[in-house]
Amino acid sequence: MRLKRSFYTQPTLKVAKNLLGQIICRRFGNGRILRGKIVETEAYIGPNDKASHAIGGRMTKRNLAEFLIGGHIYIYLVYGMYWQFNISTSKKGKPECVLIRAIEPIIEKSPKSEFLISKQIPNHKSQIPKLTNGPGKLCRYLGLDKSFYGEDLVRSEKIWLEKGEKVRSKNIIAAKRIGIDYAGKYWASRKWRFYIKGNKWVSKK
DNA sequence: GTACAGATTGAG
DNA sequence: TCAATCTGTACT
Repeated sequence: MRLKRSFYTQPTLKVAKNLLGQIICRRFGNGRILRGKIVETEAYIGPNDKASHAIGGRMTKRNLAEFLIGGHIYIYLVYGMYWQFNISTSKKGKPECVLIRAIEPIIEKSPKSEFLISKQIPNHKSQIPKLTNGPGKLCRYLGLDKSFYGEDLVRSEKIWLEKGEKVRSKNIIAAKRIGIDYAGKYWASRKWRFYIKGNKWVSKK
């Protein structure tokens, strides 16, 4: 069952935690679908959050999607080569979002599925455990780029989220966000990164 | 117009 | 520990 708008418009920290265990579904042009369970997220809550691209209410062509009502895709390039897949949260006009940092691939047993994955990524068999354990890597795996900017997860035919397993709160770890030390001690120390305890697809630090 | 640094990754 | 790689953003 596809997640509805009401899921994404909840408070951002709640969405970041509730996204754990949900299933990202990506339909490619040939009809094949890749799925992955979300195992790691990070919340960015502008305009106060100094780590947010919307710090101080800054609105640019690049971060506009952060301001959309919950459920839209905010995707951007970092370090000149890696896409970062974010989902807008909260109400329209509030620059809040959740970065998807890692997913656990769901591999169908059928030969056809295996063929698709191997077409996307050569030698997938040995690489699968390490293919999606990071925000840049999961975008490469799911074939996500600028063309998905602003896409609505509630309506899109190419990408959406489905209800997955419920993750018990005792199995959710809260930790500091990664790669944002420039935001200063206060914001860098907020424990706004969440991951499923013990899951081996969580990004390594 | 030009400089610069980044919500990462993988090699050495 | 460090380079790759490039665009959005800020500043001249």
